[in-house]
Amino acid sequence: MSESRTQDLSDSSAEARKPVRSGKSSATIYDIAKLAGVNPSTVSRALSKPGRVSAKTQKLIEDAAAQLEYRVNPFARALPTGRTNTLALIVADITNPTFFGIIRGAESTATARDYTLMLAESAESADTELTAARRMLTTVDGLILASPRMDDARIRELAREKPVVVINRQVDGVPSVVPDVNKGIGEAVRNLAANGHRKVAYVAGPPQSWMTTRRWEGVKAACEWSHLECVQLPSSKPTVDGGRQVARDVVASGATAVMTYNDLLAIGLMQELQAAGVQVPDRISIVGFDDIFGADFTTPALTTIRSPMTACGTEAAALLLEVLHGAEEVSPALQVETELVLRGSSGRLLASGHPA
Amino acid sequence: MSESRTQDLSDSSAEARKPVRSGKSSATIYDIAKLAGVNPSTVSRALSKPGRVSAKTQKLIEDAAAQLEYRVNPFARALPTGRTNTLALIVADITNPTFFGIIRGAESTATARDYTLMLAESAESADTELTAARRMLTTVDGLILASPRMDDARIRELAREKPVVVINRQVDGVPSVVPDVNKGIGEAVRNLAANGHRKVAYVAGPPQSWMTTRRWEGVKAACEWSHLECVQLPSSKPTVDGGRQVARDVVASGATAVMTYNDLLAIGLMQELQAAGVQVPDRISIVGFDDIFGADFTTPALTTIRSPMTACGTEAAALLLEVLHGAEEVSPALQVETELVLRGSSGRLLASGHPA
DNA sequence: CGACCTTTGTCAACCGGTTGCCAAAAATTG
DNA sequence: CAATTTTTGGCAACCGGTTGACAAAGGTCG
Repeated sequence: MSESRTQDLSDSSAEARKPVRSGKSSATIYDIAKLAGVNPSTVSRALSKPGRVSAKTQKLIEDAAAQLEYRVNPFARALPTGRTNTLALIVADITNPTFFGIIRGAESTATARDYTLMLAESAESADTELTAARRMLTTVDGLILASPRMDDARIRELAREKPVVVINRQVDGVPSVVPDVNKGIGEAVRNLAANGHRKVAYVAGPPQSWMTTRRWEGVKAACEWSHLECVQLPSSKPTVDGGRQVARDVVASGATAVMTYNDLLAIGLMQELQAAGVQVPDRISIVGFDDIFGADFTTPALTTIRSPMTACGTEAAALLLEVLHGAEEVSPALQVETELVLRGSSGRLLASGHPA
Repeated sequence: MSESRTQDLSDSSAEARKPVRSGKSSATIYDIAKLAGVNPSTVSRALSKPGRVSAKTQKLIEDAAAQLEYRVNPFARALPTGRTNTLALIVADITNPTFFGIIRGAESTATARDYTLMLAESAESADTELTAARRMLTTVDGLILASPRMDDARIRELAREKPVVVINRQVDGVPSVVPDVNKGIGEAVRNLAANGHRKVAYVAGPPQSWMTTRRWEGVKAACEWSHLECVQLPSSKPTVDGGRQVARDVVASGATAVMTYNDLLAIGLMQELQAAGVQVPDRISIVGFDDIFGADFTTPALTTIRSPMTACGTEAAALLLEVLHGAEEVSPALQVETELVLRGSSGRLLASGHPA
């Protein structure tokens, strides 16, 4: 039942191709060494360092490894080297569709590069986030933080221990991937202006969100450019429910077009307006942010400024891998483009909106 | 901010609270041993095996550990023991909202029990799924497969190496968590019957899906019980688009109520019917499955049979942990209840539906 | 007070790779 | 063909915990 030196047995019978070992524990480089008749360290070199071993020895070892169905023990490798071929991704809320794309993008890039992704969520809590980050940091090669809730100082602290990339945020000295909101916002505001709107309301996200500020500033700038009036309205929480609650304020503001911090707010707002008999888009146009899953389920379908979340995930993982593979200088803040996705919730103003 | 013996030190100077070590690498049990004046193996016992060490030594060691901000090196621990405190979860499609709940449930249970969750997706491919499973299996203590696409034999093969739990599937000899569809289906069909419907169409999912068969059988049985006619219609794919495509067949079938394999199909179907001028629910009632995120964004909101996906994830993780912690006998197939969520897409039949 | 049983702590081997150092072997060169 | 350089492979230490075997110390009892 034991390994070694089956090589020169002609593999006549069917079980000759079965791995020689029978126990459930997997083969080690020592088994390979015995089978191939070389030293374990030679096996180690053949399998990790390329070109450090003669071609025929290499072949001998690879064949033996294949025969034994050898798979490297990640822990044994990680112990001396510290390398784990694992990345961590922490998101604020697993059920928030904004993050789905990020998760998928990061996962696919990681897998493609033979890394494994570990996922954790912070449940929107800065403390939980930090705890999770600390815990995972001991196990992974690098960390991706998507829309982190903790403060800059802590992020930098983590970044001193292992490479960190942040998404939807900028932190000095930490590489990041952020959507460049201006293009999408510009398109949206120009479209609103062209459709006769003169006043735009921006429904803000959580005050501590870095992104809501960027978006508001983008909206403000684009409105100035197009000579539109604009006003910011706070929201209780960035969810469908929060969107419902802000509907009264929106109507009271006299704006005929609304842009919201995210699509969830937009959807809730639309539901509430429709329930109150306010036609969308005839009386009020609505533009969301992100183009989340389900944004086109509504009637009318939601016009929104799409952030390429999958690309964010992909780029963040790629950036992290670059750093891990020794790139000294990486672009500190990678921008990805946003674009307007025009659907039914925005359009020409019919009933003249602000006669007062 | 820091733990350990800062209590009786007046925390005068700022660096008094800093850990004693200066380098970036973290403390080991040897550092603790030196600081506490005991042998490293004593430290190991104090920190893992309870009651194996005298109370005062225990305290000494714990204080030293806290002072050094010691955190165990998972690799060093995993190497001799094989335990990693890590679970793997493989889902068919990260962007399919059906899995969000599962992911969140599993993640929260794992974290609560001090395990970490590793996530991978199979992109709906049985091969990718198997590859991912094999790769992760070397690294984790156990594996959760959500709606696996590979065949029973391979699942059993994996289960021989490490504990496995499947969700939305039953495999002989492998513990599983499956929604019991009958309750929800029964509620739905009774409701349809009470609203005057006489013929129900079931839009099926992918033929290889274990679940679509269960649901069809449930629908068939419930319809028989309520003396309703029922018919099964195939779909091209279980997505919004697939739902649109099946709309013609639905109308042609003469059914006045439709139940679909999942909510995506239901949403697509509703969009297409409305586009064709067929009133929902006045002419055709629609009932989906799962109650995914966004099911209530549509107009009318979608009536659906909710599967408690979060509970599935929670239960699966808990089951797996039970097995890992030595429970010999675990219930082979855990059932979770489903329930009807009544919204606007189903209701009383107005125009008499099948006069032909 | 000595025999015997616990409790507590120490020693050393081990998990499975990696890697610096060195010697043997092979290839190159004069 | 010997001398020198370059390859190649072997030895052994190391990563940081865990654990069985055992000794020392402490406690109980006749």
